[in-house]
Amino acid sequence: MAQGPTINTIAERAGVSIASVSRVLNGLPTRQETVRKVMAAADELGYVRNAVARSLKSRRTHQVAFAMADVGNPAYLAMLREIQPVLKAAGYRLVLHSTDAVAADEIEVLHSLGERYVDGLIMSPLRVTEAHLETLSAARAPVVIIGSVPEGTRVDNVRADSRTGVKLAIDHLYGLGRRRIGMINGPLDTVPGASRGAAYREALEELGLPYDEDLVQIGDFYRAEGGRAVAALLERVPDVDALMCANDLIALGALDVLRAAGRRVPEDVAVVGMDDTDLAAASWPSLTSVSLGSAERGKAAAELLLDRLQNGDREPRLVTVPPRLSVRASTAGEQAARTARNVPPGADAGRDAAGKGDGA
Amino acid sequence: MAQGPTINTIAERAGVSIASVSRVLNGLPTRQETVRKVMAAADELGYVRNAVARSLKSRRTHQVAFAMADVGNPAYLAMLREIQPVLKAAGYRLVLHSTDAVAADEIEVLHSLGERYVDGLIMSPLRVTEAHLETLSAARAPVVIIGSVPEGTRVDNVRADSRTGVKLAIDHLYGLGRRRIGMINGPLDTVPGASRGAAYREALEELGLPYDEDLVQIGDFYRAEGGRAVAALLERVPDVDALMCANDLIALGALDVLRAAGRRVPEDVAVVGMDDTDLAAASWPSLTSVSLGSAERGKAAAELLLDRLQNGDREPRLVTVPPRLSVRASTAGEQAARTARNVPPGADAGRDAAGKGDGA
DNA sequence: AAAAACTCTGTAAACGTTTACGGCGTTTGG
DNA sequence: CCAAACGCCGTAAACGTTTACAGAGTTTTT
Repeated sequence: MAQGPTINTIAERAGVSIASVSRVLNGLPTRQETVRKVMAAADELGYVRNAVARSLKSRRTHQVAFAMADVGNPAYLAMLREIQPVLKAAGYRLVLHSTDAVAADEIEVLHSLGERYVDGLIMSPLRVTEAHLETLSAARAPVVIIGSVPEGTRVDNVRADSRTGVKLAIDHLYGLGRRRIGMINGPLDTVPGASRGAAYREALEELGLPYDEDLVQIGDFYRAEGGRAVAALLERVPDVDALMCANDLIALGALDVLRAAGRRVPEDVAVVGMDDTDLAAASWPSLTSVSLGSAERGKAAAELLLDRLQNGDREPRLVTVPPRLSVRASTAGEQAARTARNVPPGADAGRDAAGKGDGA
Repeated sequence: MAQGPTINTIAERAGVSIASVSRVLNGLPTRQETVRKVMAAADELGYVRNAVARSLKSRRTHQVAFAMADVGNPAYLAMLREIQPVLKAAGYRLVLHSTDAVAADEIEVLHSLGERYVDGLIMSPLRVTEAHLETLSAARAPVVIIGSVPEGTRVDNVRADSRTGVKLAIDHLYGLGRRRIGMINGPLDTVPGASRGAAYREALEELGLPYDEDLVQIGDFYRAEGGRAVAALLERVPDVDALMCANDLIALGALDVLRAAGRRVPEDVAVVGMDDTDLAAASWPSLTSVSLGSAERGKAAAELLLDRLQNGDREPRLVTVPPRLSVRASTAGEQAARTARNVPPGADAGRDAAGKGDGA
């Protein structure tokens, strides 16, 4: 592979020094004649700046890393989708790390900041351990954490508010007249499982509804098990009239099982999901879902990082993104949902260019 | 920010030369005593290799770029999901480019290979223009193209086979006794639109069915417009008994409209989508869909690139990924679909850790 | 015992930029 | 007409590595 031209090649051909070439290429004040010669030579040679050499000297890579648990996870994708354009607009490239939700991998990513291949990092750790905090405090580049971090940790931080999110949903159901509101949750030893469970209890209490253990069923965060959990709950509490599901997949499982059991949604049982993924709009009936603002969190994180990159020593900031309730047919009925959103029938689609890019 | 330690710092502390330090760090043969001293110094200082300086010297960045049209597109995501682990296992980082399906951006990415910030590129262009080919032939790093490329282009290439994919679907519908099979397509001036339209026609001909223009309706690739197209088709050809949709979103729109029109799916009208996205499994009835193997294409592309990086001058290769039909309820009925997949009710969920990573 | 071979290490150059510094030639001011 | 000021430009050092080469010291061979 032919060695590409360098500023040396250009300098030779233009009959000037490499310093002049560099100055011209960087737009520093230079005599017109010199500019012309250098530009001509550069054009003829098809010169492109070597980013690596540039980074070595300038100590800036113009790259930022984003470490997510799982590339397939819609919540992280929503973040990615917002992070990408923000960084791109600011002239940064995006390096993607998938940590498979393994703490050791996350710590390895933090540690690898020492290699200085990126200027900063946005990370959304599954859960923050002592080891995370230690490595974090020694990190050799600015980091923004998406997710909760112990009080007093000196790091830029973006959080969701799932507590308020759950409350929004419960209040919504209450407002629709539901009084026997069940909860289908994931394992309580996960961060979201624990906080969503607690939030459910609190929301009921604030409304003056009794907390009834029979109304809570634990499974995992997937569709099949979610369905089974709902089946178990229906058996135990036949008069349940609403289901708060800890994520959208569980809610889809709920729809499966309710349909099989001959219960109408939302007339007999209203269903609410969480995360407001694409799936919520695709299902039938479409799913009311609590959005925890993944997209907004991604955007906020990117902006925090950019700000920090320009202004290294300001105080760490905390941004909390408010949740939002996307009301759809599974609680409000098709008619009501449509009115709320003010869209014509069938216009619920998100964007999708699927199939555009395939090789036919 | 404190300047991190370099091999110079280590050399000083260990009382050896930087060459020795480098040798030790790279595992080149060295006296035990020296190894010990260097390792000790490196540990004490918390030394981490500077990837940029390393790249400059070695002319290898251990980074690979993936350029996709749109981060939000499930088809590209499926690719990304497979590409990531393959590269990671081989010790490469992934740089993500989103080109917004703008040809100029794609060309810019190709051009920027000259900056040498990556060792290679996987690109899935919306459509390959003359300008693409020109820039491609002058690219300063190996490229793998996902998608079709003119005969004779010297580049590693991975393709889907949407022709066979459409045929699979049409044959399936024919096998179910359907004879009035409509097609809802996107614009014919897009690559997938054109090829899927042609494939539909051919598949009918091979089965001895007449090609009836009335059975074809063009819209775009989104849900709302897809629904409208279906409505128009129903009006014109009330006795249509199956719909071949050019992607899953169109198919979702079809389900919306058929439901509103009181037609049962699949009893009255069978529906097939394309791309086999997550949405297909989430909808109700779940959607039979043609998978064009996005995941497999991504994997193949990553492997081709890695191979090329190790073996620069072999002949370009072409890999064609066969399509697959995922039969679900929208053609076969719930019962049949379940039998075909041999899964219990409600176990249709894909993976999803949504909600795991959020800050609660 | 001298030469040859071998092992280990240090010096220095190179990768492709950016940039501080000083020199030279021209303009300006007194 | 000389000095000061200024505008351009070239030389060289630096960023943090890797690595060719040669020198020093040790071991083997003849």
